[in-house]
Amino acid sequence: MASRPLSELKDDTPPGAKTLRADARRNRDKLIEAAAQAFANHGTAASLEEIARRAGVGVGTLYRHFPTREHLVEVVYRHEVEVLCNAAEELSHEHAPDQALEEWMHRFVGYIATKRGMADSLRILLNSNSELFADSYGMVPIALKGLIERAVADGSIRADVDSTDVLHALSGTYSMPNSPEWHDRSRRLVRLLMDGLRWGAPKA
Amino acid sequence: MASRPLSELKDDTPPGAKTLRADARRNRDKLIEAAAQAFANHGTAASLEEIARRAGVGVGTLYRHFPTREHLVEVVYRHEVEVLCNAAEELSHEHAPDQALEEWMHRFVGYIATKRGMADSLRILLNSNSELFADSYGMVPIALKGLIERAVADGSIRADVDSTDVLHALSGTYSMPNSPEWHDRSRRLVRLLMDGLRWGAPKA
DNA sequence: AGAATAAACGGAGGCGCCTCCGTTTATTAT
DNA sequence: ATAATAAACGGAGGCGCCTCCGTTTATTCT
Repeated sequence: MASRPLSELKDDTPPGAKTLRADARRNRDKLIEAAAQAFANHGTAASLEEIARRAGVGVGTLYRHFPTREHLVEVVYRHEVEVLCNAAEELSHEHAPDQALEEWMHRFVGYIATKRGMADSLRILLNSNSELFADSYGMVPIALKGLIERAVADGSIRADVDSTDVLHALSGTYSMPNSPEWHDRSRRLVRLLMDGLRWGAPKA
Repeated sequence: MASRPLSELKDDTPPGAKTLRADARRNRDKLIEAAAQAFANHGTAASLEEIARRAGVGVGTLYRHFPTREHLVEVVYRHEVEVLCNAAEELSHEHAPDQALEEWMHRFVGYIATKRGMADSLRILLNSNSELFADSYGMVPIALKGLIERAVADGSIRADVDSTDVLHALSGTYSMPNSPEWHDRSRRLVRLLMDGLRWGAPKA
């Protein structure tokens, strides 16, 4: 898991939250990680007792941090968006611009996959918390924009696309049926898109 | 409860349902009645075990008849619409046409009141079962139409209104806030409407 | 009427939800 | 370093959900 770099890069505690005691913060993080896995595997109906168990804490602790299932879902959701967006910068350091972009797109569709199980809960959440969507989805195009600009500047992809074009192309994975081949199809979609982006680039 | 006349007037078993054994039918009816009360008092989150208890049957019986909470909600809902609509004919036999109409309108707003607690569940149901709304709400205007026509023919209300007008006028009770005075307000609304209907009628 | 049988009953049991509160532990003050 | 205290922990307990299956009962057949 690449979650340590995240907590170093950015303090997850927004204004308005007093600093938690060290053990509290530790347990909170463990809960979020366990919940992310559980939601990915079993949907948002996953057992909260099981999540607490896997995180190695009592249910009381879970409920103190997250009074309702929806709270937990929301925090996990926000957290994953952040991880995804922070990964953009990391990947830029570690890979060539076009490879960073491709890898990030692969992660993006993987992220979409986990969100499909959360669809119902998210829809309910979004009704009562309209800033959630704005906050989270605002970050995604920005992260993607950085990757694309670097790859364009580098000459490894064509210059006539922007982040919106690419997001639009990737968004097809939202509505793909949840079949066994889903994962393969998504990967092919990304490669296809990437080839299209490389076509006619200065470096090619 | 005026539910005996209903089961005599109309067999509640639509085509496609084999006749139930006598005890089964009895328990089913008891469950529906208990559920109607429970939903009215505690909303559709009412305990199903409690409903079974009040009906004097085991939970197993409840679940056999109604595999999910939503099934039970739907059946209760349909049943209450039927009771309401059948009451129109009964009232016509027992009262003068305008009094029958007034009494029916009072029952209608009372019925609306119980439905407000079911709002969430009903919205979910209506998404997956579009015929429910059509079936049920189709009956209401028909029942009302009969009452109005009789009162018009009798000369006790004016002739330039139809069932749609009246339903429209009553529908304001849907969106009234759930305050303590709700009931009083609703009764006044009905009387007001009734006075309007009598104004200029031949008999006045 | 009495036996055979198919249908219905109902509650125990396993699991999850959530709360409450006695115990443990990080932090602060001396 | 130690004591005091505020914060966090965690699991037992009470309740609800739902299933499974041994027992009861209405109905059918002779």
